[in-house]
Amino acid sequence: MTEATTTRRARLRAQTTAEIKDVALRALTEHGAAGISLRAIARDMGMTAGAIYSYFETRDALITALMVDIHNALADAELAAYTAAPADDAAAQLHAVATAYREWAVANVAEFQLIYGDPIPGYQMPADGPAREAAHRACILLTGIVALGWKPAARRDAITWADLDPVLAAEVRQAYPELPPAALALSIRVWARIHGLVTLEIYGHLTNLTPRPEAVFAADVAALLEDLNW
Amino acid sequence: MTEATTTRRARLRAQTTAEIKDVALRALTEHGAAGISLRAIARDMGMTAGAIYSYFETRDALITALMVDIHNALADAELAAYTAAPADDAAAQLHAVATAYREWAVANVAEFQLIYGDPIPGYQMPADGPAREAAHRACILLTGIVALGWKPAARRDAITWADLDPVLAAEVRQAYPELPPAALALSIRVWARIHGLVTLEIYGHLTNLTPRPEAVFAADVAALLEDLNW
DNA sequence: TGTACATCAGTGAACGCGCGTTCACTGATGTAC
DNA sequence: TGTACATCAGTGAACGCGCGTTCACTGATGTAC
Repeated sequence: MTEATTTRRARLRAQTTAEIKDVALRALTEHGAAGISLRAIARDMGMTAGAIYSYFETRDALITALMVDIHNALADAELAAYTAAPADDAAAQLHAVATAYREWAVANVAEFQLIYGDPIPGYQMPADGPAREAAHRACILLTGIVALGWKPAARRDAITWADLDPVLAAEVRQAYPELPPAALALSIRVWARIHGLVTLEIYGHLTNLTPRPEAVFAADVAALLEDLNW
Repeated sequence: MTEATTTRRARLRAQTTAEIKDVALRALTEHGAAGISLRAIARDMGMTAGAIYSYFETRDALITALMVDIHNALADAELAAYTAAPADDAAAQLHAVATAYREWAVANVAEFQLIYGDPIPGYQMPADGPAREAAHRACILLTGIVALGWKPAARRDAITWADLDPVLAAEVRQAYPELPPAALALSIRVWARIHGLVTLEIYGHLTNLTPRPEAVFAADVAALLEDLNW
C-alpha cells in the first residue's frame, strides 16, 4: 500500500505535468508561440499561475520540454515511415519519409512552426541535450537512405569534406567509409528540398498558388526520385 | 518661399517617417519581431511613444509599411539579378535569381524572417494591397524564366490545371498559351527548392551540418539546372 | 514688415492590460510509530 | 487502528515590468492679411 500510494502521487504528478504540456500545445496551436504563457496555461487548467512552478522550474524549462517532445514526435513519424518501407529500396524509403515529413507538418502546424520557425523571444534552446539529439536522429536517417541509394554522380560535384561539419563528417565516414562528401551534401539538399515546399505550405505562401499543395508536393517527390535516378 | 517651406515641412515629415521605419527594422534585427514596439522605437529616437501616432495610425499600420518595403526590396533584388542575365538564357537567369534570393536573405535575415517566418501575434496582413503585389511580382518572375527554359517533360507529370490556383492559372495561360500546367507547378517547385535551403540556413538549422552553406547552396543550384536539363 | 491666426509635431501623464516570478500560507495526502 | 509528523500541490496576493493607445497641453512653424 505504501508504495502503491506513493506511486499514485507520482502518477498524479506525471499526469498533471503531461496536462500542462498538453494545454501549452493547444495554446500554441490557437494563439501562436506567444500564447505559451504560464498564466494562460494555469487559467486554462483552473489553477493559479504560481502552481506551475511545482512542475517546471521556469517558463523556459517548459518550452524546452515541449521542444524535446515535438522533435521526438517528428523523428518518430519519420522513423515509422522509414521502417515500413522495404529495407533495400532507397527510393521507397525516401518517398515514405518525405511524405511522412509533410503529413506530420500539416497535422501539427504549430509544433512544426515552433521547431522550424522564429525563435521564441528571450528563449535559447540548450545546445546539447535531448532536443538536439532528436533533431540529429532525423538527419542521420536521411543520410542512411542516401547512403543506400547513392550512385556515383554523373556530374562532378564541387563539394569536399571541408564543406561539411567535421563532427558530422567524421561520424558519417565511420558509418559509411565508401561515401563521398557529395553524398552527405546530397542528404542535406534532399532534406532542404522537402522542407522548402512543406514550409511554404505551412506558412500559407502557397494558398494563392495552388489549392492542392499535396499534389505539388507529390510531383516534387516524384521528380526528386527521378532526378536522383533511383 | 511659401511653397518651399511647405515642402520643407513635408520633407521633414517624410524623413521622420523613414527614420521610424529604419529604427523599427534595426529593432527587428536586434530583438526579433517582438522587438518592434512603438515604445522601444520612440525610446530609440528620443521621442515619446505617443508621437509615433503622428506618423502611423497604429502599430499594425507600421508593420504593414515595413512588410511592403521588405517585399519590394526582395523583389527588386531578384529583378536586378534577372535583368543582369542574358535575356535568352533561362539557365543563367535562374542561377542569377536563385543566388540573389539567398544573398538577399543572408544579408537581411530579420527582414526575411518577418516575411517568411511566424506571423506576428495579433497582426494580420491585409489580403490585397502592395505587399501581396510585391510578393506576386517575384513569383511571376520565376514563372517567366521557367516559360523560357521549359522543355516538354520526359516524364509524364500528374499535375493538371485543377491543381493550380484558377486566378494564377488564367493569368499564366494568357501570358504563355503554350505552357502546360506542369510548367507552372515547376516554377512553384523551383521556388520551394531554393527557399528550402535558404530557410534552413537563415534559421540556423545548417550550423551543425555545414560551415559553408553557400557551397551547399551552389551545389544545389548546379544540380537544379542539371535536373532541368537546361 | 508686422500682426493675428491656424496647423501640427511632440510632450507627459494616465488608462488598463498581461506577463514571469516570489512568497508566506493552507490543507490534503502520505509516512512512521 | 490511531495518532503525531512530514511532504508537497496549490492559493492568493504582491513585485516590477513593458506594452498600445488616448488625451489635454505646449510651442514652434507656417499662413493670410
